[in-house]
Amino acid sequence: MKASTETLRRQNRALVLSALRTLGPASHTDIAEWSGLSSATVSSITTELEQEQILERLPPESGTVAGRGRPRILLRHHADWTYVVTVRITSESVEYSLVDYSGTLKDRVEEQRPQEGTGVKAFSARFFAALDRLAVRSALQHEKISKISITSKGLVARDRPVLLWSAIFGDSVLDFEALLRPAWRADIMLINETRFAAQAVAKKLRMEKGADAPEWISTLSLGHSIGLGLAGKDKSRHISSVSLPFGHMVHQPDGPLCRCGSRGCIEAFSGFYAILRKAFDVPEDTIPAKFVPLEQMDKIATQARRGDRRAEYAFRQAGEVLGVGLSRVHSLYEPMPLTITGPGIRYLDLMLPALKANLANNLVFRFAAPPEISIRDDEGELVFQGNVEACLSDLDADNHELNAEAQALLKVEE
Amino acid sequence: MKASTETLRRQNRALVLSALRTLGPASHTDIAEWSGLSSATVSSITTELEQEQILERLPPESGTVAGRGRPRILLRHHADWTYVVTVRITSESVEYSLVDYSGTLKDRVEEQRPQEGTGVKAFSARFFAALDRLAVRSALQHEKISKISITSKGLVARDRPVLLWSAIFGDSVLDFEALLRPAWRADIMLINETRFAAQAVAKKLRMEKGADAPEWISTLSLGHSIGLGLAGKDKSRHISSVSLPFGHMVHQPDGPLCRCGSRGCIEAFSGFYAILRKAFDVPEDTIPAKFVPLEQMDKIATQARRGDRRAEYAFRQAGEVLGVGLSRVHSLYEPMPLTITGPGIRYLDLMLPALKANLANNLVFRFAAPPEISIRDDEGELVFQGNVEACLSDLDADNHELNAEAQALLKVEE
DNA sequence: AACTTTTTCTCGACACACAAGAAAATATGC
DNA sequence: GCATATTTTCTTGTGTGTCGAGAAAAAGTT
Repeated sequence: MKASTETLRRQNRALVLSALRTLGPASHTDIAEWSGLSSATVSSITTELEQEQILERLPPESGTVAGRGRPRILLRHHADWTYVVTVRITSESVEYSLVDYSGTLKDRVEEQRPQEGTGVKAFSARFFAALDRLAVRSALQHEKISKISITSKGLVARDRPVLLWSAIFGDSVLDFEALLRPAWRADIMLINETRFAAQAVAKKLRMEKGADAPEWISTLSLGHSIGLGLAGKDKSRHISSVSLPFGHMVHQPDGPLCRCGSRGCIEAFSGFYAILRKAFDVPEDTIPAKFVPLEQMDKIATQARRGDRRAEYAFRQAGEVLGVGLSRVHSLYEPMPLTITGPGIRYLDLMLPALKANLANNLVFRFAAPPEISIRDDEGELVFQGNVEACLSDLDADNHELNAEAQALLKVEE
Repeated sequence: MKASTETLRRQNRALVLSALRTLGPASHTDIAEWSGLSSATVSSITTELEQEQILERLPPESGTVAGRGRPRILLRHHADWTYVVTVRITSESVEYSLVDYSGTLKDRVEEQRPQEGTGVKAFSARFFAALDRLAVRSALQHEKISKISITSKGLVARDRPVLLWSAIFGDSVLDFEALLRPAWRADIMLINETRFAAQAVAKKLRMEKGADAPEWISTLSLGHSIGLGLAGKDKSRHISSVSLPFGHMVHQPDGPLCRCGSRGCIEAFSGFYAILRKAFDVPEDTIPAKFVPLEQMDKIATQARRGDRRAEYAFRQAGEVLGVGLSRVHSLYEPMPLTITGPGIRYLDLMLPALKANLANNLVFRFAAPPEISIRDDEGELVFQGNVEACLSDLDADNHELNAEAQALLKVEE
């Protein structure tokens, strides 16, 4: 709360770094213009950041015609300053990605998950080993990695990297802090993946539409589970995002049984297993297999498209429940466009009419247009991009924390 | 986003002012200790603020034994620097309050509202006149009043002081900016009153429990309509609050008709008129009178307490729907305690069991204790306090905007 | 009247942002 | 081929802000 000159400098350093994030490699004057800082200030900050190895100079552009005047010196994030690992856990596989400070993907490992029978313990062991392998393969010390950002579906603790409940592990708690802390010095984060999908969509929109981009957007992920993420500008005009436990918001008390053990959750109407259950007219208090193969869903969808009443109703109800749920959530926030993603979008034709019919059914939407809906089929890519972006802007924001190497270097210079 | 030395000073000025808000009249050293600023900085800022007439020195404490050492000079907000008017519109009356910069209530006018038949136009005229009278009575120029903060039930536009829908005026839009702007230079704000109730509750808790106070709290207002407000610390650790259009969140699509014209709103189950309708078994698509006298509600409650099935069910259903709705909202945010207020609390014994039974019925609450519930019967006072607090801290935050008088004074001194 | 205590106030040092202009490094014109 | 125009980087001086330390003020205490 108290502000000092250090606060000032930190903030402007972060501003310079975020300029480079959005502009790409840029010169002095570019940064000054974008940020509104004076040329002198930018100069002072960039030389400081260069000394700390956070920024580096791009080799002079050869080949391109340089134009008149003193040649520009392009700056960019020093790729080797630090690294980030993102992990995406899905029901089918676990994907580990190593990303450097400049944002380029350096390495990626994908592990298929054994279909059944692996508990938390086995999973943890494989997880730990995979991370290690990733570092070894790129010959990186553990200290060089400053963030391990894990995404998953399911319910995530608010303040700790702990998976409280998930379709895969049920109530078996998975504590990533406990698992990784002795071996890794990195920040360990666990975030519901839909939040990053929303973050990526928001950024894309801002890049495309600039100031015309909506303040907030929401992203709905359809699949075995249902996820909802929100992203937008908070009071400080900074992009922030949240994921909501939308799939387990109760739609109808005493409704059909959900995988989580509660009754009437949205997921218990609109998740793959729920659609399957409805289509086959299985009693509503039995839970089908955890994992429904896409082929089976495809079959039901084909039946529905051919006019099978029961199959058609299963999808329609799923859409209806999603629409009502979204109407509830959207009415609480400001009006915002909706992006739908996830494997479930291939059945969207069967759900969308009912979804739309219920979405804007609320007093609030009498004074605002109903949310625009768009569809994206690259959920995985969105989640990855959103995750990387969040990690890197986090790093930019606390750029004052020099890593050990850079500090040593500075001491030598003195 | 760009930070300069001015930003710095502004922030620390605001810090000093907020120290005085929470400490009450305080000395130099008190402020320094509370804020973490150095004594020199506090000195520089307070002399500046004194010159600008924003702060004033309290006359030395006579009577009280002063103790050893140089006597403390107590500072406080200069009461006459500027004024704020808060207005609370309810279905029964309109209450106008004049508050000075130090936070003391200077004058209050309360106007009973004619029961029926007055449209927006007549209301606007009376509103305008009443505000004028308030200023005249205290011999204040319009310029001396820097905020007119109006609270109401109903749906309020997000970015303008416009009442979009209300039980009283229905869809007749009420634009306070248009009504007051030529005559008043003040900031005109229109906020759903439940937000300020939440703000006041949050502040009270923070005063009582200090750091043990919950991060976020929610406040539910029961009456002719249903309101929900949230208050807590945002990312910048500053208290912020919102009101949610909870009463018109759809509980059940195609449910009973609501006053707003939609179907199945929470209010259409749990508002006074809805309870009345249910108790008398009126068809669910007819809307009883806008205004239900408390005596009539009391009668139904008495019947319910005596065991009348129909009356008892009307209240129970109201509680059930509130519980489910609150479960939905609470599961989206972090777990937080709930305060219930408003005239409806006198029937809470009839609603609370069903409310509680549904409140924690959600996956999220498997990992968090169900919200603590407390009851307050001073809704009006809460709304007023919350409103005043919000206005004054707003003023403190943009303390750089000197009013005309102070600026003139400064020029003379130069 | 000297001393102790407590608080306010002042002064010099240092950090930061900025405007203005010097210096550097290139292309262009004659 | 050399002066000039152009563009960008870099440096210098000034103003504003915070802070630590200690002087000054204003009481009570002995």
